[in-house]
Amino acid sequence: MTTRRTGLREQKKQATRVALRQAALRLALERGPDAVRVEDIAEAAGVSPRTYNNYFASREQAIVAAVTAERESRVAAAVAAGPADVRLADALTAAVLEQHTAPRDPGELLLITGSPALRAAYLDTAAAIEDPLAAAIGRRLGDAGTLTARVLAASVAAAVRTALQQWIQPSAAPHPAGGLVVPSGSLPDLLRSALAALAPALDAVEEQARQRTHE
Amino acid sequence: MTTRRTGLREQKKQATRVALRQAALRLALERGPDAVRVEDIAEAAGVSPRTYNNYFASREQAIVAAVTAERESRVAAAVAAGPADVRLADALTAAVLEQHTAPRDPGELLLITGSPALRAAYLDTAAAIEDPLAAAIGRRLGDAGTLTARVLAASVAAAVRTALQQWIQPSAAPHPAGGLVVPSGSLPDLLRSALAALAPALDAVEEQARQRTHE
DNA sequence: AGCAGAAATTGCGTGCACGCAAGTTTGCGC
DNA sequence: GCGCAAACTTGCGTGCACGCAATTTCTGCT
Repeated sequence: MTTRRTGLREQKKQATRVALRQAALRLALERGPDAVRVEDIAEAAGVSPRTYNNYFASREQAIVAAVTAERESRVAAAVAAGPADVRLADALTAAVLEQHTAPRDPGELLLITGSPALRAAYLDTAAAIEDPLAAAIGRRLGDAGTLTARVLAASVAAAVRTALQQWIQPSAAPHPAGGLVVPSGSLPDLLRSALAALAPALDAVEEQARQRTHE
Repeated sequence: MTTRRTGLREQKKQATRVALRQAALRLALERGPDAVRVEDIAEAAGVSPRTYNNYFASREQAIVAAVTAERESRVAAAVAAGPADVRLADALTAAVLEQHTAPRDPGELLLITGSPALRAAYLDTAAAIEDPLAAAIGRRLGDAGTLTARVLAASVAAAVRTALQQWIQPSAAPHPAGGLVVPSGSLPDLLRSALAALAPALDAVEEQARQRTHE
């Protein structure tokens, strides 16, 4: 019951989506990201250019989608699946880390970091966890604080985005002042630090929910 | 020293910016938002269409900018100006509330809520506080936790965005279930609730900074 | 089976965002 | 004042996002 809706139609749709993003990534790697037109991607996937835009709202989205895959729903699923006896903050951190630790082809990363437009699109993918995550958190809070759940989900997404941004950035000036700016650090460390800043808020809301339950 | 840089040039630039956003708002109110071309706005402000896009990255930005004005820098300034003996969370909430409580022309709000594209652009303005706010928070934390400051600033922006979203939304289904969904509430209440969810995180980081200072 | 209607694809047209390479204005040291 | 360099404006060209309406492809029902 994960997919909902009837079969053959949805199947074809996913097939098209996958074909599009794979074609996009392949072409971008072959020719460089600026030498790929939407028209080319559509043709390689065997659909019309107009159809491309029914699936992806920008030229860059298909490329980064090939790299990020279904990251968003997986994070939410992991949080939802986690039992109630582990801290929400911990479950969340673990899920996020796992989804960003998958072995990556270094070529793909260079592709993305090399183009400003792709970097921006990549950062935007962090926002995709927001809705599913809000639902998962909301369920844990017992539907009493929908707004709170949304805020926390949005904050987590923002934190992830911030960490990715820090990690990706092409290190502008070598060392502006003597401020020990922590060059970039490893992605897992950055993600952990970023999410750690939100942990108190997550703990607090979880505590409130627990009190409300025990009443 | 608020403006930096030399005089006449910057002066003209701001004049152009103001002229553009005022023209945009006026035309949108007169004709409806969909009947205003970038070309029209540029002409009304006495610049070329190409110049319009040197100031605003989208057609909608100029219109919402006329409504939100310099909200972003004001919030950051208020936080920076607040003395160290008030809770960061309180200073922040007060500053945000003040900037969103300014008396608004109801016509302007209807204009924005009426168009999906304008709604989206309006929500995006919440992100503008992020950078100045990160700087202000970073200063309060003593430059030791730049990443943390960024994360919190981004989270605050996300919270504000979430509150605005909840407030703006055209109330889809009347009442999906018996869940008492809190129809929309007043904007100040929504903002307070949204920011309250982040207060524990703000308190915690502030406490850490205090300990580090007293060492 | 077959058919009514829902859903997806496609072509077309329009307005837009933005890189680039002139041209024009402003700031500043002499 | 003078001239040069930096900043801003502008026209042009290109690719793109997306509304719309016609067409094709699927699905559930009888």
